[in-house]
Amino acid sequence: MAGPVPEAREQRRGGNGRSGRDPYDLSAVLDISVAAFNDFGYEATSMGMLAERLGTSKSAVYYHVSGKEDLLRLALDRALGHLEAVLSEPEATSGPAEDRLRFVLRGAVRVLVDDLPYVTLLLRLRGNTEVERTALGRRREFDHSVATLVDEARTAGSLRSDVDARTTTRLLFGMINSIVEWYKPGGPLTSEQLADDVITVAFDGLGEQSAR
Amino acid sequence: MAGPVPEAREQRRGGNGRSGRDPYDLSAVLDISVAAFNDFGYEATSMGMLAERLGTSKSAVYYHVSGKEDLLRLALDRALGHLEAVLSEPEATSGPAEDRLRFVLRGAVRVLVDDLPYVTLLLRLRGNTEVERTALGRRREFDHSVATLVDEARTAGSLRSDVDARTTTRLLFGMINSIVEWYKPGGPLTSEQLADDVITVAFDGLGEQSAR
DNA sequence: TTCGCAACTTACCGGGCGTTCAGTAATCTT
DNA sequence: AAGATTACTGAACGCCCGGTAAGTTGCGAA
Repeated sequence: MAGPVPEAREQRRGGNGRSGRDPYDLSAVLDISVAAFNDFGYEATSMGMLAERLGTSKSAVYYHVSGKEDLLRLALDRALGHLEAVLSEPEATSGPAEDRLRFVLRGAVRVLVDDLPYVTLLLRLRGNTEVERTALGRRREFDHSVATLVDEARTAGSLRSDVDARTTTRLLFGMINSIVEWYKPGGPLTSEQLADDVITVAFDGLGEQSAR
Repeated sequence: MAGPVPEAREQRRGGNGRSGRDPYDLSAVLDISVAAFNDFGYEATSMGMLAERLGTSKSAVYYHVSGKEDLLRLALDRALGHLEAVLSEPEATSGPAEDRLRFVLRGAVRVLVDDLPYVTLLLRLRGNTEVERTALGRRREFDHSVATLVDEARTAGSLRSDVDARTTTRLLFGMINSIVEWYKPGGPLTSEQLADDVITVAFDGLGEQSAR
Protein backbone atom coordinates (compact mmCIF):
# COMPACT_ATOMS: atom_id res chain seq x y z
CA MET A 1 0.00 0.00 0.00
CA ALA A 2 3.04 2.27 0.05
CA GLY A 3 5.69 3.52 -2.32
CA PRO A 4 5.42 4.66 -5.91
CA VAL A 5 3.33 2.78 -8.41
CA PRO A 6 5.66 0.90 -10.82
CA GLU A 7 4.45 2.75 -13.90
CA ALA A 8 5.27 6.09 -12.31
CA ARG A 9 8.94 5.99 -13.26
CA GLU A 10 8.23 4.75 -16.76
CA GLN A 11 5.90 7.64 -17.38
CA ARG A 12 8.67 10.14 -16.80
CA ARG A 13 9.99 12.09 -19.72
CA GLY A 14 12.99 9.82 -20.21
CA GLY A 15 15.82 10.82 -22.50
CA ASN A 16 13.77 12.80 -24.94
CA GLY A 17 13.29 15.76 -22.60
CA ARG A 18 15.64 18.64 -22.36
CA SER A 19 16.98 17.67 -18.96
CA GLY A 20 19.12 14.69 -18.11
CA ARG A 21 17.38 14.39 -14.74
CA ASP A 22 14.45 12.40 -16.10
CA PRO A 23 11.75 14.70 -14.76
CA TYR A 24 7.99 14.34 -14.88
CA ASP A 25 5.95 16.11 -17.48
CA LEU A 26 2.43 17.33 -16.94
CA SER A 27 0.64 14.51 -18.72
CA ALA A 28 2.35 11.84 -16.64
CA VAL A 29 1.39 13.64 -13.45
CA LEU A 30 -2.15 13.96 -14.76
CA ASP A 31 -2.46 10.29 -15.71
CA ILE A 32 -1.40 9.10 -12.30
CA SER A 33 -3.49 11.67 -10.46
CA VAL A 34 -6.63 10.79 -12.38
CA ALA A 35 -6.08 7.10 -11.66
CA ALA A 36 -5.82 7.90 -7.95
CA PHE A 37 -8.93 10.12 -8.04
CA ASN A 38 -10.85 7.22 -9.53
CA ASP A 39 -9.50 4.70 -7.04
CA PHE A 40 -10.32 6.69 -3.91
CA GLY A 41 -12.62 9.45 -5.08
CA TYR A 42 -11.43 13.00 -5.71
CA GLU A 43 -12.15 14.32 -2.22
CA ALA A 44 -10.67 11.29 -0.49
CA THR A 45 -7.41 11.56 -2.45
CA SER A 46 -4.83 13.72 -0.70
CA MET A 47 -1.90 15.46 -2.34
CA GLY A 48 0.32 13.29 -0.16
CA MET A 49 -1.13 10.14 -1.71
CA LEU A 50 -0.56 11.55 -5.19
CA ALA A 51 3.05 12.34 -4.30
CA GLU A 52 3.54 8.84 -2.97
CA ARG A 53 2.19 7.27 -6.17
CA LEU A 54 4.42 9.55 -8.22
CA GLY A 55 7.44 8.71 -6.11
CA THR A 56 8.11 12.34 -5.18
CA SER A 57 7.18 14.89 -2.56
CA LYS A 58 3.97 16.83 -2.18
CA SER A 59 5.65 20.09 -3.07
CA ALA A 60 7.13 18.63 -6.26
CA VAL A 61 3.59 18.19 -7.53
CA TYR A 62 3.06 21.93 -7.04
CA TYR A 63 5.85 22.63 -9.47
CA HIS A 64 3.73 21.11 -12.25
CA VAL A 65 0.22 22.19 -11.29
CA SER A 66 -1.13 25.10 -9.31
CA GLY A 67 -3.16 22.91 -6.98
CA LYS A 68 -5.47 19.96 -6.54
CA GLU A 69 -8.37 21.64 -8.26
CA ASP A 70 -6.20 22.55 -11.23
CA LEU A 71 -5.46 18.87 -11.69
CA LEU A 72 -9.18 18.16 -11.73
CA ARG A 73 -9.87 20.95 -14.22
CA LEU A 74 -7.22 19.72 -16.65
CA ALA A 75 -8.57 16.18 -16.48
CA LEU A 76 -12.17 17.21 -17.04
CA ASP A 77 -11.19 19.46 -19.94
CA ARG A 78 -9.65 16.53 -21.71
CA ALA A 79 -12.67 14.24 -21.27
CA LEU A 80 -15.16 16.90 -22.32
CA GLY A 81 -13.04 18.04 -25.25
CA HIS A 82 -12.92 14.57 -26.73
CA LEU A 83 -16.64 13.96 -26.19
CA GLU A 84 -17.57 17.27 -27.79
CA ALA A 85 -15.31 16.50 -30.75
CA VAL A 86 -17.56 13.57 -31.65
CA LEU A 87 -20.48 15.94 -32.18
CA SER A 88 -18.41 18.06 -34.57
CA GLU A 89 -17.46 15.27 -36.94
CA PRO A 90 -19.25 15.36 -40.31
CA GLU A 91 -21.05 12.04 -39.74
CA ALA A 92 -22.69 13.59 -36.68
CA THR A 93 -24.01 16.63 -38.47
CA SER A 94 -25.47 15.35 -41.71
CA GLY A 95 -27.45 12.37 -42.89
CA PRO A 96 -30.50 10.51 -41.56
CA ALA A 97 -31.14 11.07 -37.84
CA GLU A 98 -30.83 7.39 -36.96
CA ASP A 99 -27.44 7.15 -38.69
CA ARG A 100 -26.21 10.27 -36.90
CA LEU A 101 -27.45 8.89 -33.58
CA ARG A 102 -25.71 5.56 -34.14
CA PHE A 103 -22.49 7.39 -35.08
CA VAL A 104 -22.57 9.56 -31.97
CA LEU A 105 -23.31 6.63 -29.68
CA ARG A 106 -20.47 4.68 -31.23
CA GLY A 107 -18.20 7.71 -30.86
CA ALA A 108 -19.19 8.17 -27.25
CA VAL A 109 -18.31 4.55 -26.49
CA ARG A 110 -14.99 5.02 -28.28
CA VAL A 111 -14.06 8.13 -26.27
CA LEU A 112 -15.26 6.48 -23.09
CA VAL A 113 -12.92 3.56 -23.69
CA ASP A 114 -9.96 5.52 -25.06
CA ASP A 115 -10.07 8.05 -22.22
CA LEU A 116 -11.57 5.71 -19.68
CA PRO A 117 -10.08 7.21 -16.49
CA TYR A 118 -10.77 10.77 -17.60
CA VAL A 119 -14.39 10.12 -18.51
CA THR A 120 -14.86 8.07 -15.34
CA LEU A 121 -13.81 11.09 -13.31
CA LEU A 122 -16.23 13.29 -15.25
CA LEU A 123 -19.16 10.96 -14.69
CA ARG A 124 -18.66 10.89 -10.93
CA LEU A 125 -18.73 14.65 -10.31
CA ARG A 126 -20.97 16.03 -7.59
CA GLY A 127 -20.69 19.75 -8.35
CA ASN A 128 -19.10 20.87 -5.10
CA THR A 129 -16.85 23.56 -6.58
CA GLU A 130 -17.03 26.01 -9.47
CA VAL A 131 -14.69 23.84 -11.55
CA GLU A 132 -17.02 20.89 -11.11
CA ARG A 133 -20.14 22.87 -11.85
CA THR A 134 -18.63 24.26 -15.07
CA ALA A 135 -17.76 20.74 -16.20
CA LEU A 136 -21.24 19.49 -15.31
CA GLY A 137 -22.67 22.30 -17.43
CA ARG A 138 -20.66 21.23 -20.46
CA ARG A 139 -21.67 17.64 -19.87
CA ARG A 140 -25.33 18.62 -19.73
CA GLU A 141 -24.93 20.41 -23.05
CA PHE A 142 -23.47 17.28 -24.60
CA ASP A 143 -26.33 15.20 -23.21
CA HIS A 144 -28.78 17.71 -24.57
CA SER A 145 -27.31 17.43 -28.07
CA VAL A 146 -27.73 13.68 -28.02
CA ALA A 147 -31.26 14.04 -26.65
CA THR A 148 -32.06 16.23 -29.65
CA LEU A 149 -30.74 13.51 -31.92
CA VAL A 150 -32.97 10.95 -30.21
CA ASP A 151 -35.92 13.24 -30.70
CA GLU A 152 -35.18 13.61 -34.42
CA ALA A 153 -34.84 9.86 -34.86
CA ARG A 154 -38.17 9.40 -33.11
CA THR A 155 -39.85 11.95 -35.33
CA ALA A 156 -38.39 10.22 -38.38
CA GLY A 157 -39.98 6.99 -37.17
CA SER A 158 -36.72 5.17 -36.47
CA LEU A 159 -37.29 4.85 -32.73
CA ARG A 160 -40.20 3.52 -30.71
CA SER A 161 -42.58 6.21 -29.51
CA ASP A 162 -44.45 4.40 -26.75
CA VAL A 163 -41.75 5.32 -24.23
CA ASP A 164 -41.17 8.95 -23.29
CA ALA A 165 -38.25 10.52 -25.22
CA ARG A 166 -36.60 11.91 -22.12
CA THR A 167 -36.75 8.54 -20.38
CA THR A 168 -35.40 6.86 -23.49
CA THR A 169 -32.41 9.16 -23.65
CA ARG A 170 -31.63 8.74 -19.99
CA LEU A 171 -31.81 4.97 -20.04
CA LEU A 172 -29.59 5.02 -23.12
CA PHE A 173 -27.00 7.18 -21.39
CA GLY A 174 -27.28 5.09 -18.27
CA MET A 175 -26.35 2.03 -20.25
CA ILE A 176 -23.42 3.67 -22.03
CA ASN A 177 -22.03 5.54 -19.05
CA SER A 178 -22.09 2.41 -16.92
CA ILE A 179 -19.26 1.11 -19.08
CA VAL A 180 -16.75 3.10 -17.02
CA GLU A 181 -17.72 1.06 -13.96
CA TRP A 182 -16.80 -2.31 -15.38
CA TYR A 183 -14.91 -2.20 -18.70
CA LYS A 184 -11.29 -3.31 -18.44
CA PRO A 185 -9.17 -2.45 -21.50
CA GLY A 186 -6.93 -5.25 -22.65
CA GLY A 187 -9.52 -7.87 -21.79
CA PRO A 188 -11.22 -10.21 -24.27
CA LEU A 189 -13.83 -7.60 -25.17
CA THR A 190 -12.44 -5.05 -27.65
CA SER A 191 -13.78 -1.52 -27.72
CA GLU A 192 -15.15 -2.08 -31.23
CA GLN A 193 -17.02 -5.20 -30.13
CA LEU A 194 -18.30 -3.33 -27.08
CA ALA A 195 -19.62 -0.51 -29.26
CA ASP A 196 -21.37 -3.07 -31.47
CA ASP A 197 -22.95 -4.73 -28.45
CA VAL A 198 -24.16 -1.44 -27.03
CA ILE A 199 -25.79 -0.42 -30.31
CA THR A 200 -27.34 -3.86 -30.70
CA VAL A 201 -28.80 -4.03 -27.21
CA ALA A 202 -29.92 -0.40 -27.30
CA PHE A 203 -31.79 -0.68 -30.57
CA ASP A 204 -32.98 -4.30 -30.55
CA GLY A 205 -33.20 -5.11 -26.84
CA LEU A 206 -32.30 -8.19 -24.89
CA GLY A 207 -35.17 -10.31 -26.21
CA GLU A 208 -34.47 -13.14 -28.66
CA GLN A 209 -33.30 -11.80 -32.01
CA SER A 210 -36.00 -10.53 -34.36
CA ALA A 211 -35.68 -10.37 -38.15
CA ARG A 212 -34.66 -6.70 -38.21
CA MET B 1 -26.32 28.34 1.95
CA ALA B 2 -26.54 28.42 5.77
CA GLY B 3 -28.96 27.39 8.47
CA PRO B 4 -31.07 24.29 8.85
CA VAL B 5 -32.98 22.86 5.92
CA PRO B 6 -36.73 23.58 6.41
CA GLU B 7 -37.73 19.92 6.57
CA ALA B 8 -35.32 19.30 9.42
CA ARG B 9 -37.68 20.53 12.11
CA GLU B 10 -40.64 18.71 10.63
CA GLN B 11 -38.78 15.43 10.71
CA ARG B 12 -38.40 15.64 14.46
CA ARG B 13 -40.30 13.20 16.60
CA GLY B 14 -43.11 15.62 17.41
CA GLY B 15 -45.52 14.83 20.22
CA ASN B 16 -45.38 11.06 19.97
CA GLY B 17 -41.93 10.67 21.54
CA ARG B 18 -41.36 10.26 25.23
CA SER B 19 -39.88 13.69 25.70
CA GLY B 20 -41.72 16.95 25.31
CA ARG B 21 -38.61 18.64 23.92
CA ASP B 22 -39.29 17.49 20.38
CA PRO B 23 -36.00 15.65 19.91
CA TYR B 24 -34.65 13.93 16.84
CA ASP B 25 -34.94 10.22 16.38
CA LEU B 26 -32.41 8.11 14.55
CA SER B 27 -34.33 7.78 11.28
CA ALA B 28 -34.72 11.55 10.91
CA VAL B 29 -31.00 12.03 11.46
CA LEU B 30 -30.32 9.27 8.95
CA ASP B 31 -32.64 10.71 6.29
CA ILE B 32 -31.04 14.12 6.43
CA SER B 33 -27.51 12.74 6.60
CA VAL B 34 -28.02 10.51 3.57
CA ALA B 35 -29.44 13.45 1.62
CA ALA B 36 -26.32 15.47 2.45
CA PHE B 37 -24.00 12.58 1.54
CA ASN B 38 -25.68 12.43 -1.85
CA ASP B 39 -25.53 16.18 -2.39
CA PHE B 40 -21.83 16.60 -1.60
CA GLY B 41 -20.44 13.08 -1.60
CA TYR B 42 -19.78 11.13 1.58
CA GLU B 43 -16.16 12.24 2.01
CA ALA B 44 -16.91 15.86 1.24
CA THR B 45 -19.70 16.02 3.82
CA SER B 46 -18.46 17.06 7.25
CA MET B 47 -20.19 16.40 10.56
CA GLY B 48 -20.47 20.16 10.90
CA MET B 49 -22.49 20.37 7.69
CA LEU B 50 -24.78 17.61 8.91
CA ALA B 51 -25.30 19.45 12.20
CA GLU B 52 -26.11 22.64 10.32
CA ARG B 53 -28.71 20.89 8.17
CA LEU B 54 -30.23 19.31 11.26
CA GLY B 55 -30.28 22.63 13.06
CA THR B 56 -28.16 21.37 15.94
CA SER B 57 -24.56 21.05 16.98
CA LYS B 58 -21.99 18.52 15.86
CA SER B 59 -21.93 16.81 19.22
CA ALA B 60 -25.70 16.44 19.28
CA VAL B 61 -25.31 14.19 16.25
CA TYR B 62 -22.90 12.05 18.28
CA TYR B 63 -25.63 11.49 20.82
CA HIS B 64 -27.59 9.54 18.18
CA VAL B 65 -24.84 7.78 16.24
CA SER B 66 -21.38 6.64 17.16
CA GLY B 67 -19.72 8.45 14.26
CA LYS B 68 -19.76 9.35 10.60
CA GLU B 69 -19.02 5.84 9.45
CA ASP B 70 -21.83 4.45 11.60
CA LEU B 71 -24.23 6.71 9.73
CA LEU B 72 -22.95 5.30 6.45
CA ARG B 73 -23.25 1.71 7.67
CA LEU B 74 -26.85 2.17 8.79
CA ALA B 75 -27.80 3.74 5.47
CA LEU B 76 -26.16 1.03 3.38
CA ASP B 77 -27.74 -1.71 5.49
CA ARG B 78 -31.15 -0.37 4.68
CA ALA B 79 -30.57 -0.17 0.93
CA LEU B 80 -29.02 -3.63 0.73
CA GLY B 81 -31.66 -5.19 2.97
CA HIS B 82 -34.47 -4.02 0.75
CA LEU B 83 -32.72 -5.09 -2.45
CA GLU B 84 -31.95 -8.53 -1.07
CA ALA B 85 -35.56 -8.91 0.05
CA VAL B 86 -36.65 -8.83 -3.60
CA LEU B 87 -34.64 -11.97 -4.31
CA SER B 88 -36.37 -13.80 -1.43
CA GLU B 89 -39.92 -13.23 -2.62
CA PRO B 90 -41.65 -16.31 -4.04
CA GLU B 91 -42.01 -14.83 -7.55
CA ALA B 92 -38.22 -14.55 -7.67
CA THR B 93 -37.54 -18.16 -6.77
CA SER B 94 -39.99 -20.20 -8.84
CA GLY B 95 -41.44 -20.14 -12.31
CA PRO B 96 -39.93 -19.62 -15.79
CA ALA B 97 -36.56 -17.86 -15.78
CA GLU B 98 -37.77 -14.95 -17.89
CA ASP B 99 -40.69 -14.29 -15.52
CA ARG B 100 -38.41 -14.41 -12.51
CA LEU B 101 -35.97 -12.02 -14.23
CA ARG B 102 -38.74 -9.57 -15.08
CA PHE B 103 -40.02 -9.74 -11.49
CA VAL B 104 -36.59 -9.05 -10.02
CA LEU B 105 -35.90 -6.17 -12.40
CA ARG B 106 -39.27 -4.65 -11.57
CA GLY B 107 -38.56 -5.15 -7.86
CA ALA B 108 -35.14 -3.56 -8.18
CA VAL B 109 -36.65 -0.49 -9.82
CA ARG B 110 -39.29 -0.35 -7.05
CA VAL B 111 -36.67 -0.45 -4.26
CA LEU B 112 -34.50 2.02 -6.13
CA VAL B 113 -37.35 4.49 -6.28
CA ASP B 114 -38.77 3.88 -2.79
CA ASP B 115 -35.36 4.14 -1.14
CA LEU B 116 -33.87 6.46 -3.72
CA PRO B 117 -31.36 8.33 -1.50
CA TYR B 118 -30.22 5.17 0.24
CA VAL B 119 -29.65 3.22 -2.96
CA THR B 120 -27.99 6.26 -4.53
CA LEU B 121 -25.47 6.27 -1.71
CA LEU B 122 -24.86 2.55 -2.19
CA LEU B 123 -24.25 2.90 -5.91
CA ARG B 124 -21.63 5.60 -5.44
CA LEU B 125 -19.35 3.73 -3.05
CA ARG B 126 -15.64 3.58 -3.77
CA GLY B 127 -14.57 1.01 -1.16
CA ASN B 128 -12.25 3.21 0.88
CA THR B 129 -13.10 1.73 4.28
CA GLU B 130 -14.07 -1.66 5.65
CA VAL B 131 -17.71 -0.61 5.94
CA GLU B 132 -17.75 0.32 2.27
CA ARG B 133 -16.02 -2.85 1.17
CA THR B 134 -18.47 -5.01 3.11
CA ALA B 135 -21.39 -3.23 1.44
CA LEU B 136 -19.77 -3.59 -1.98
CA GLY B 137 -19.42 -7.31 -1.32
CA ARG B 138 -23.13 -7.66 -0.58
CA ARG B 139 -23.95 -5.63 -3.67
CA ARG B 140 -21.77 -7.87 -5.80
CA GLU B 141 -23.62 -10.88 -4.46
CA PHE B 142 -26.92 -9.32 -5.43
CA ASP B 143 -25.59 -8.55 -8.91
CA HIS B 144 -24.35 -12.11 -9.20
CA SER B 145 -27.81 -13.48 -8.39
CA VAL B 146 -29.36 -11.42 -11.15
CA ALA B 147 -26.58 -12.44 -13.54
CA THR B 148 -27.47 -16.06 -12.83
CA LEU B 149 -31.08 -15.28 -13.69
CA VAL B 150 -30.00 -13.71 -16.98
CA ASP B 151 -27.99 -16.81 -17.75
CA GLU B 152 -30.96 -19.07 -17.07
CA ALA B 153 -33.23 -16.97 -19.27
CA ARG B 154 -30.64 -17.17 -22.05
CA THR B 155 -30.38 -20.92 -21.74
CA ALA B 156 -34.17 -21.15 -21.85
CA GLY B 157 -34.06 -19.21 -25.12
CA SER B 158 -35.84 -16.11 -23.81
CA LEU B 159 -32.89 -13.79 -24.32
CA ARG B 160 -30.71 -13.08 -27.33
CA SER B 161 -27.45 -15.03 -27.33
CA ASP B 162 -25.37 -13.06 -29.84
CA VAL B 163 -24.23 -10.68 -27.10
CA ASP B 164 -22.04 -11.93 -24.29
CA ALA B 165 -24.04 -12.75 -21.12
CA ARG B 166 -21.75 -10.77 -18.86
CA THR B 167 -21.98 -7.71 -21.08
CA THR B 168 -25.74 -8.09 -21.25
CA THR B 169 -26.08 -8.13 -17.48
CA ARG B 170 -23.84 -5.14 -17.03
CA LEU B 171 -25.59 -3.01 -19.61
CA LEU B 172 -28.89 -3.98 -18.00
CA PHE B 173 -27.68 -2.92 -14.56
CA GLY B 174 -26.17 0.22 -16.02
CA MET B 175 -29.55 1.20 -17.36
CA ILE B 176 -31.43 0.47 -14.15
CA ASN B 177 -28.87 1.94 -11.77
CA SER B 178 -28.71 5.16 -13.76
CA ILE B 179 -32.22 5.89 -12.52
CA VAL B 180 -30.81 7.24 -9.26
CA GLU B 181 -29.00 9.95 -11.21
CA TRP B 182 -32.09 11.49 -12.73
CA TYR B 183 -35.40 10.19 -11.36
CA LYS B 184 -37.32 12.76 -9.31
CA PRO B 185 -40.18 11.30 -7.24
CA GLY B 186 -43.36 13.30 -7.39
CA GLY B 187 -42.83 14.14 -11.04
CA PRO B 188 -45.09 13.11 -13.93
CA LEU B 189 -43.39 9.72 -14.25
CA THR B 190 -44.67 7.28 -11.64
CA SER B 191 -42.46 4.49 -10.37
CA GLU B 192 -44.81 1.89 -11.92
CA GLN B 193 -44.61 3.57 -15.32
CA LEU B 194 -40.85 3.81 -14.96
CA ALA B 195 -40.60 0.09 -14.20
CA ASP B 196 -42.71 -0.66 -17.28
CA ASP B 197 -40.50 1.54 -19.46
CA VAL B 198 -37.32 -0.08 -18.19
CA ILE B 199 -38.63 -3.59 -18.88
CA THR B 200 -39.88 -2.54 -22.31
CA VAL B 201 -36.64 -0.88 -23.40
CA ALA B 202 -34.50 -3.63 -21.92
CA PHE B 203 -36.30 -6.47 -23.64
CA ASP B 204 -37.47 -4.88 -26.88
CA GLY B 205 -34.93 -2.10 -27.44
CA LEU B 206 -35.32 1.43 -28.70
CA GLY B 207 -36.06 0.46 -32.28
CA GLU B 208 -39.57 0.84 -33.70
CA GLN B 209 -41.98 -1.58 -32.05
CA SER B 210 -41.90 -5.15 -33.34
CA ALA B 211 -44.82 -7.58 -33.14
CA ARG B 212 -43.67 -9.22 -29.88
C1' DT C 1 -40.05 19.22 45.66
C1' DT C 2 -36.60 16.68 44.47
C1' DC C 3 -34.58 13.26 41.61
C1' DG C 4 -33.05 11.12 37.36
C1' DC C 5 -32.36 10.68 32.88
C1' DA C 6 -32.66 11.98 27.96
C1' DA C 7 -31.04 15.31 25.06
C1' DC C 8 -28.48 18.22 24.40
C1' DT C 9 -24.50 22.69 24.45
C1' DT C 10 -19.91 24.77 24.75
C1' DA C 11 -15.26 24.19 24.61
C1' DC C 12 -11.73 21.76 23.16
C1' DC C 13 -8.14 18.26 21.05
C1' DG C 14 -4.87 15.92 17.95
C1' DG C 15 -4.20 15.19 13.31
C1' DG C 16 -4.21 15.51 8.51
C1' DC C 17 -5.27 18.52 4.85
C1' DG C 18 -3.92 21.74 0.85
C1' DT C 19 -0.58 24.95 0.23
C1' DT C 20 3.71 27.86 0.59
C1' DC C 21 8.42 29.01 0.79
C1' DA C 22 13.32 29.15 1.23
C1' DG C 23 16.96 26.65 -0.22
C1' DT C 24 19.65 23.50 -3.49
C1' DA C 25 21.47 20.40 -6.84
C1' DA C 26 21.71 19.42 -11.62
C1' DT C 27 21.72 20.97 -16.09
C1' DC C 28 21.57 24.33 -20.13
C1' DT C 29 23.28 28.75 -22.07
C1' DT C 30 26.76 32.02 -23.04
C1' DA D 1 33.81 29.47 -15.80
C1' DA D 2 29.70 32.02 -14.54
C1' DG D 3 24.98 32.82 -14.58
C1' DA D 4 20.41 31.49 -15.44
C1' DT D 5 16.96 27.99 -15.46
C1' DT D 6 14.65 23.67 -14.33
C1' DA D 7 13.14 20.58 -11.12
C1' DC D 8 12.92 19.68 -7.26
C1' DT D 9 13.46 18.89 -1.23
C1' DG D 10 12.12 19.59 3.60
C1' DA D 11 10.04 22.10 6.85
C1' DA D 12 6.68 24.61 8.09
C1' DC D 13 1.74 27.17 8.01
C1' DG D 14 -3.08 27.80 9.20
C1' DC D 15 -7.38 25.58 8.72
C1' DC D 16 -10.88 22.46 9.36
C1' DC D 17 -11.95 17.70 10.26
C1' DG D 18 -13.87 13.82 13.17
C1' DG D 19 -14.35 13.04 17.73
C1' DT D 20 -14.59 13.83 23.04
C1' DA D 21 -15.25 15.62 27.86
C1' DA D 22 -17.83 18.02 30.98
C1' DG D 23 -21.40 20.70 32.18
C1' DT D 24 -26.56 22.18 31.45
C1' DT D 25 -31.46 22.10 30.41
C1' DG D 26 -36.17 20.38 30.37
C1' DC D 27 -39.40 17.20 31.63
C1' DG D 28 -41.60 12.92 33.63
C1' DA D 29 -41.68 10.06 37.70
C1' DA D 30 -41.83 9.50 42.77
